[in-house]
Amino acid sequence: MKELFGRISEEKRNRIFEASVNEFAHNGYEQANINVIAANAGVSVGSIYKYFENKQDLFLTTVKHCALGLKSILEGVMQSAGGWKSRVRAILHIVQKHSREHRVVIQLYSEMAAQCNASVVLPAVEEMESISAELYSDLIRQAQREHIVREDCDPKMLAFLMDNLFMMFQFSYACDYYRERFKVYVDRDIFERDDFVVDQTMRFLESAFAAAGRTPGREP
Amino acid sequence: MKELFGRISEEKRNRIFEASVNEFAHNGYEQANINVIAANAGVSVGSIYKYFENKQDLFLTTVKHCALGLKSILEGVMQSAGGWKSRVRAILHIVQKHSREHRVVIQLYSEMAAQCNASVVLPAVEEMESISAELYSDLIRQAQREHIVREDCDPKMLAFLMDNLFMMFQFSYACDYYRERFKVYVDRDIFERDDFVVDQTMRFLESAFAAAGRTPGREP
DNA sequence: AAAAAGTGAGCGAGCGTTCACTCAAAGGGA
DNA sequence: TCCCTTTGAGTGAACGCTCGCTCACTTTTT
Repeated sequence: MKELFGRISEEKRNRIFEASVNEFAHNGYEQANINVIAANAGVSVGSIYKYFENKQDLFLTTVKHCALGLKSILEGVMQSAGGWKSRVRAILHIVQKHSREHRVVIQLYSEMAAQCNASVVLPAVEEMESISAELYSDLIRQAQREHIVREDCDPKMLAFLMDNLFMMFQFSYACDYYRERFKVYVDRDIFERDDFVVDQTMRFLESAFAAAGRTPGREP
Repeated sequence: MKELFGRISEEKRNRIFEASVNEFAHNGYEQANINVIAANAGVSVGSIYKYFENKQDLFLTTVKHCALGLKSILEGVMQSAGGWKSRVRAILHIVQKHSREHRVVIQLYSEMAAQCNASVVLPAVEEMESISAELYSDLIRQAQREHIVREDCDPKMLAFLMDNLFMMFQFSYACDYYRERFKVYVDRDIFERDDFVVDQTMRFLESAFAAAGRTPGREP
């Protein structure tokens, strides 16, 4: 991203981001067309190349921009009141809603994660994942100190396993392949049973995290 | 897939599959080059088009061929002796080993699942996923009847959640983005600690599945 | 009037697909 | 047995199209 892009009007920046998210999410990295992005954003191709070094630069800048949005939502939840259970439940509900309303953004992530050309994405992994990795690990470590989450598991592994479920949750609501898979696995009407899904997932997570000797279901 | 492809020598078929898996996994669907596949398989492009309708046909045929390999491994585990815990543990170990040794095959799956062009992959979802969906659901339903797995959760949802973890497990060992993410989340040396990973995941799953009133860790 | 920002036709490389052709094997007539 | 014909698998140069990116030019700003 060249510094000129930081100086143009916010409205134009948003137009470019919107067109870029749509094109990359709908067509994938390779198939996305810069000329189309420029046209839909109402700027010329030349301008795009005044703002970004190349296609990859535009792609990564777009993905990171979207990640910021999710990050702020997540931080909101983490600062809310309640124990880990109510926070995790809140995350599930938010992810469900967000993934449905912003399918293209999630498709963009899935596209990036699947991208086989390592050089395109590896520079961005740390930047993208370390935020939630920290947040989740801290949440779990704190609950462990309060003896309300099992202490015989590595908090970072627990955070990893939990985020694995969150990621698949996102994809299962936003991406065509995973949506179909969700239907095949559970029920053709699963997308009309949001509360059921959150409920079952919470039961699963509560037991998985439960400190020995505590009945899952109550929260101190 | 045209019927001529079923008539050529098995050796040539395998050469084509191998070249195809490599090319699609390393470059992604759009970026994969049919001419390169033909060259690496030691046949002419023209022949490829005598065997397959088009690029998409070659891709789907290749993916399905690979899925058969995994399917037979899975069925082997399911018929082995032992309760659900030892079976699930066996699956984890196998997935770990298989994903490491056949990275390109897993990359191929990830590529397919991320494929935004729905028409390319949707026809294949049911065929690919219903096998493991059945197997896992049955495994869990049976354990529920024996009262060794919680009965307050829908077996299909449990199967779905478990397979979500398995899928992320695969990607975390085979795909560049997810490998890096694994390191960021847990530990830079995580790929030298295979037993630790299986162990922690098993603890997580044991508790998540545990029937109320039973201590996780023992198996009847 | 100089510098900065914006433009878009066009270049060139890449690739899916085709098709006119080759050639080895099978069939059959003498 | 030999030769001629037919068949269809195999070939790869070439076509047609797409798209990332450039650059000579225009417009706007300072």
